[in-house]
Amino acid sequence: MATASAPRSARALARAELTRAILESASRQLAEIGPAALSVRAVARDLGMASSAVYRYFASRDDLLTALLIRAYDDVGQAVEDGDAAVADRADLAGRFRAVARALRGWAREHPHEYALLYGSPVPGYAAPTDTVDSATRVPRTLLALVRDAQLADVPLPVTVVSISAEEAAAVAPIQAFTDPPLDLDRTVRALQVWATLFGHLSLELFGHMHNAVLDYDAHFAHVVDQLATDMGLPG
Amino acid sequence: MATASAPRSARALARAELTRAILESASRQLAEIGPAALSVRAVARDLGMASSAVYRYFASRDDLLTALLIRAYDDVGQAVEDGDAAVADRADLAGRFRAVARALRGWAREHPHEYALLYGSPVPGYAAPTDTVDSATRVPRTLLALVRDAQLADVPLPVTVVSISAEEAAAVAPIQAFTDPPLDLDRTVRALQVWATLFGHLSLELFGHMHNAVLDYDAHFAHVVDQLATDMGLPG
DNA sequence: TGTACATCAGTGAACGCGCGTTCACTGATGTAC
DNA sequence: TGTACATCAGTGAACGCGCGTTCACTGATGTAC
Repeated sequence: MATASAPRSARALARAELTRAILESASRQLAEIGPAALSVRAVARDLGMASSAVYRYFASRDDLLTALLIRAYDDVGQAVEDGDAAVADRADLAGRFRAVARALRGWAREHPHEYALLYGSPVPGYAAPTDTVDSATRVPRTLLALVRDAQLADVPLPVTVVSISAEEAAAVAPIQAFTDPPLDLDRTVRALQVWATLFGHLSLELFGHMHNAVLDYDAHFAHVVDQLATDMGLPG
Repeated sequence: MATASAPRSARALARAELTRAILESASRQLAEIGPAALSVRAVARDLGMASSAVYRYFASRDDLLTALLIRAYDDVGQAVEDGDAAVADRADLAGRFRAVARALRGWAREHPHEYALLYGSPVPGYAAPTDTVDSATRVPRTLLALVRDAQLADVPLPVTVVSISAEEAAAVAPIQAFTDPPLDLDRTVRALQVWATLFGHLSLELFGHMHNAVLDYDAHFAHVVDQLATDMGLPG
């Protein structure tokens, strides 16, 4: 019984396997030398094949980069989703937030070049096509789902929340509509700020800007995460 | 009357002028095509000279990059310091913070490639030497000076500040010692978080991660800055 | 003030490198009868 | 089940490109007497 996802011929099997092997090698190279230095020829060398053969599998270097991009987004997305799902007590929102943040940072530190590819400077001359968005939004979606759960549990936001202008309300409308049911304005805006803080911390840490300034990144990140949970009013 | 900084001979004048012209051209290329694509040959072409001539002024491509890095750090540092200084009422701490944040974002949006060079992915194979730190710390120093002024004015932090562990206290000790007088622990930690939020916002915005999610970056940034000022307890 | 030598800027050719991509080809696998 | 043709994977040579850096050189500027 053959399905679309289970190719039966030897040729199709070989193709699937080599596609996987190329991505695997490219991923390894990415992790070792970074996205800018990643080259079709190096991948081919690594696999012991002619560089021209790679073009049977990926039409261009950009196509290969796109596949890697999606792979990396899915990888970090999965890590973050798993981190959230591992918290048994779903009502422990602060615990879930901590797990999500820890998973994100754990992944980033294990895959610094992938992190740089996704969240660092854009690769020159490369524009990510729209088929990356599903994978790219997994992390923010996990965060937003958590905030939605806080809303459903009627967790109050701290009193230090500043009032929101009409312009700001209009600006974040797409994010509000991202969850079901839609998010409160206050929570939406706070979630965006938290999102910026998390990635800001990671970028500053991984790109070397905390060097000689913060001595213990683990301790500092843990503290920031606690503070963020408090800023969102999460109980736990 | 000749001084060290005012060379008198025609040769020395020409050298100073060409050094400046090379940096100028390199800076233009950086702004147009980004740091990865910046090349000694392109700079030489732009100035109509042989590529080998550039080596009379900069020993290598890395040396040129370092000079550009320092230039860019000084540029953004100056912009931020000027933003702060332009606020006449020095006791208007929220106003000063808003001015600093606005200056930072204004510079970043005007110089996206420079921003990417400084705060995006590290350039592969390049390690910034230690003579960049003076310039690199101008922005954080401006922020810390502001927080120190808040401390001197006895501005209270909001009650939502979470308690700080011994590990975290030890981790941020170098930052505390950065100002005179040294910063309170609470304020130091909050300042670091604010720092991460600002750069997180800028990186997410400039690197395209807010696309189709936040519709009005100006409005959203203005709100985040207001919220950060509140989180730091700044009056205004 | 004038001359002889030293210093230095700038040239142009060259080295060696790695890259993305194309193309005509060989040989193996798949398919229709 | 066997044969004839079509499809496709993989090869290796080649194209054209731009890069960083070196080197022997020419000619102009600076300096000591």
